[in-house]
Amino acid sequence: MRTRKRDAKQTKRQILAAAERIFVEKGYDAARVDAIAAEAEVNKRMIYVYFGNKEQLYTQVLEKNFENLFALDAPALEKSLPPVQGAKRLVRAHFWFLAKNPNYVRLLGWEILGGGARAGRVLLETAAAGLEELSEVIRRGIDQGVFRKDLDPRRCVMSLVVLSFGYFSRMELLGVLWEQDLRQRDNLESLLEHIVDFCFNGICVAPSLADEGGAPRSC
Amino acid sequence: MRTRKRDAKQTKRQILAAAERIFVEKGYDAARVDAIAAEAEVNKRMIYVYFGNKEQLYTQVLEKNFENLFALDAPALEKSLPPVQGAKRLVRAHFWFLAKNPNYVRLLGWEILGGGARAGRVLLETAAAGLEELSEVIRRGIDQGVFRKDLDPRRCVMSLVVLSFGYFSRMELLGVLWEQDLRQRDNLESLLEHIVDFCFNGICVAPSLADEGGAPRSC
Amino acid sequence: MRTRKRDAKQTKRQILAAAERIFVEKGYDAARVDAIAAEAEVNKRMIYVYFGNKEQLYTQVLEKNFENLFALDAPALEKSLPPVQGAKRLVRAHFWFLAKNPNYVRLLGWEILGGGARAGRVLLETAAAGLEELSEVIRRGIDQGVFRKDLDPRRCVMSLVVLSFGYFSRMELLGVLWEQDLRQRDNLESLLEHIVDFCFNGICVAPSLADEGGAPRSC
Amino acid sequence: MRTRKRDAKQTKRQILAAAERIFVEKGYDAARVDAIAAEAEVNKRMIYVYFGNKEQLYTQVLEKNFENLFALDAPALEKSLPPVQGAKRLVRAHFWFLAKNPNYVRLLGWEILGGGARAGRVLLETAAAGLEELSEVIRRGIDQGVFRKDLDPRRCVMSLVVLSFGYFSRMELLGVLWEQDLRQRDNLESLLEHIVDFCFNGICVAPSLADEGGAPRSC
DNA sequence: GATGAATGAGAATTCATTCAT
DNA sequence: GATGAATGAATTCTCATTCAT
Repeated sequence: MRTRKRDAKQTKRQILAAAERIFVEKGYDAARVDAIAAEAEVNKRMIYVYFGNKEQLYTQVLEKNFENLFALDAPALEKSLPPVQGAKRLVRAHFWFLAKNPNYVRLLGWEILGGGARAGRVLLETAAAGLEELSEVIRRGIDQGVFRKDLDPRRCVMSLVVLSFGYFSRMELLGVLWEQDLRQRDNLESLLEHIVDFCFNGICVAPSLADEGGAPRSC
Repeated sequence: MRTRKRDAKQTKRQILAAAERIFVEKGYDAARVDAIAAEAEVNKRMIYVYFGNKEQLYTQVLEKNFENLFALDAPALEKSLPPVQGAKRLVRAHFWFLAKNPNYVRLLGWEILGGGARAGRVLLETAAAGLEELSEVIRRGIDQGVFRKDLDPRRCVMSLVVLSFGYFSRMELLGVLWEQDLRQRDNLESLLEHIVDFCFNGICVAPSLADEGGAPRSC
Repeated sequence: MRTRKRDAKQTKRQILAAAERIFVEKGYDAARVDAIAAEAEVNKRMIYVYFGNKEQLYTQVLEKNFENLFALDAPALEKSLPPVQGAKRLVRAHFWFLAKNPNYVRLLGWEILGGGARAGRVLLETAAAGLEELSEVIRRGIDQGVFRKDLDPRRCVMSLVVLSFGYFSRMELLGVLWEQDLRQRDNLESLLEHIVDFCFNGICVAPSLADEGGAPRSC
Repeated sequence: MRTRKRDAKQTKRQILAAAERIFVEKGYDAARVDAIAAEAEVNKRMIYVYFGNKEQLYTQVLEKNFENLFALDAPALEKSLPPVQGAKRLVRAHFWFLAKNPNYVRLLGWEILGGGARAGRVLLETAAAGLEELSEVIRRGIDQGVFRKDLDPRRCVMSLVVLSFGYFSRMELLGVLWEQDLRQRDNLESLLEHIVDFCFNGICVAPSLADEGGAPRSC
């Protein structure tokens, strides 16, 4: 117990993990440095040694959680896939990322409200970069005629992202409202299908309709 | 400035307004009672006279802003309208409500993150009640065969709500990202059309398709 | 309701009565001017109009309650009575005074602890004056040989006073401890007899007792 | 001043000592946390670190001072002693305890007035426990015929206690009134003898005195 | 006379941060 | 590297008192 202390990396990791839990839970303002130190079972002073101050610690938590997004999103896309499948895959990847990273969801939530004051440009980058690929796929789909021509890819991407995010940021609340544990695998899968369905059956050009020039599609 | 003093109602209103501004801007934890008093140009003591304490003041701000929602939503629906138009009208009403009540958007944002700790059941009621009508319309649409049979009305409603909300809660961020003022009338209208389109072309059964049993619609 | 207001005397009396209740209950420091105004059902401002400030109001309460002591004690003594009966009568009068003036008991209690800071010399005067007569009787009794020669009248008087007072200042506590309502007439009478007995059988020179003839009296 | 710093125990002790002085002097309500911190020459924050809040600090002061009573009283009694000596010894022990613990006297005074709100049942326990032994001795004395048969031991004990206490709680006042320093050894001893005399010559059955044979003893 | 509104000084409590060991 | 102790600036809340009507 005293041997394993004096381990800088370990200590630092503990602090970061504790800080993540607390910041995620309470947000920056309500988070207490004392609480983090206690949670990390580490002397408060160490926080200042390793991270400078509360804000920098928070920033590091933010960075760590936002990095994950880039990491995960990237490999999800294979350019060879047809746009529809590609886009769906990306939406699904995003959905599961949110499912597995509730901390990211909450941190992003706090940052959005805080106007990105602390995340700063990282937030924008996240917003932009993370969506670039999806955006690209949509564009390809439009070009290939599988997505409607009048779609604005940026908005389209945003809608896709916002939809999943909206569910995850309200998950606990919805759980109470709907009296079910939305985090259960089945429920998540079912929800994902709803989302995909909801999105894509609006994005896709209804195949046959086009030909016939039948009743105006916009119901 | 000296004319309107010694006016309890006025003072109370000033405090409430100032509190709304500050709480909306910073959230409960970062808001300072001193800041509210200064913003209201009122002696700090008055806040405690009229509202008891910080938390009760916050609750009142919350209530005031949440009431608006109920008020607005109600008249938007006419049962006589066909489900599609009815639903669209409700989505549009909701959209414009959010557009005109940015404070509501932010307060709800804070509350969602705070787990509704302070809004308490008002939050759930808001969530539930506000959506009841929309829910009802969707159900009617399903019954009448204009909306897909496999839709879960609750999720459907949630998706519709979450989508608009997602845009408004990120509006400033998106403004920076897309380098445009999204609050401009044109942009809002255009965005609304995107949203309606996005939603409904997934909800509606593509009319002709159904008949012919053409290629599966889910692209 | 509006006619009977504007009655200066009435208002003043109400304030004084309310103040007495509150000061008695909480003591000077814990008493709140607001509480007094509320209790008196009078505008707070009136307190300042009629009494100047909190301290002066307190002083008036004090004076009112201390005056009673003088008033009551005086007629209790008839010089013609033999010392023993005279002293007993005074002790009894004092006892019943305390029984009927619990406010006096508490106010004096607060003042004793406060070092008489607020009561000032009134306290000393009360202490002195109130006891002068009793003191005198004791002295007469000593001279006449019915009280022990070695008694210090001042101490003697003090002991007599302190004893009764001690009971009344602990009455509620004792009520709990002994599981009975000490303020009930029977209990008070019985207690008074105990006190008189306790005191006087020590004060009086035991004239005879000869009956048994035994060990020296000072047990 | 700089040598003894960074010493938790020392700091805690300083705070407790300062708090005792202030609370004893002013009572709970008039005591200021700031004043305690200043008196202790300690940062105010430390009070909250070590004691939680003002009330808990007060409680600790109370407990510390009430414990002393138990500690002291216990060894004072030897069962082998004849009741009279035993009782006198206890009265004397109690007297000297009060003499040496003026803080206890004042704290108890505040608590009595406060209805034991803060001391809670400790107060009753103090009242009860501290007196149990004395009570027992009195009972033995009654059985053995050295104390009057009609004595109520509980009242008797209370009278004995109240008498000493009454003097010590008024000591400063009496000092002024009698123009002497009652805390001087001689004066205390003389006072104690008065008290013992006062009490016991009422408690003891006057065994002899017969010599003279005179008027009935109950003067 | 009476009232409700307003005030500023101060009270308890909390926080992020730094020192001494 | 690590720790417990310490700090001063805020922060929420309270109180006696005064002003304007």
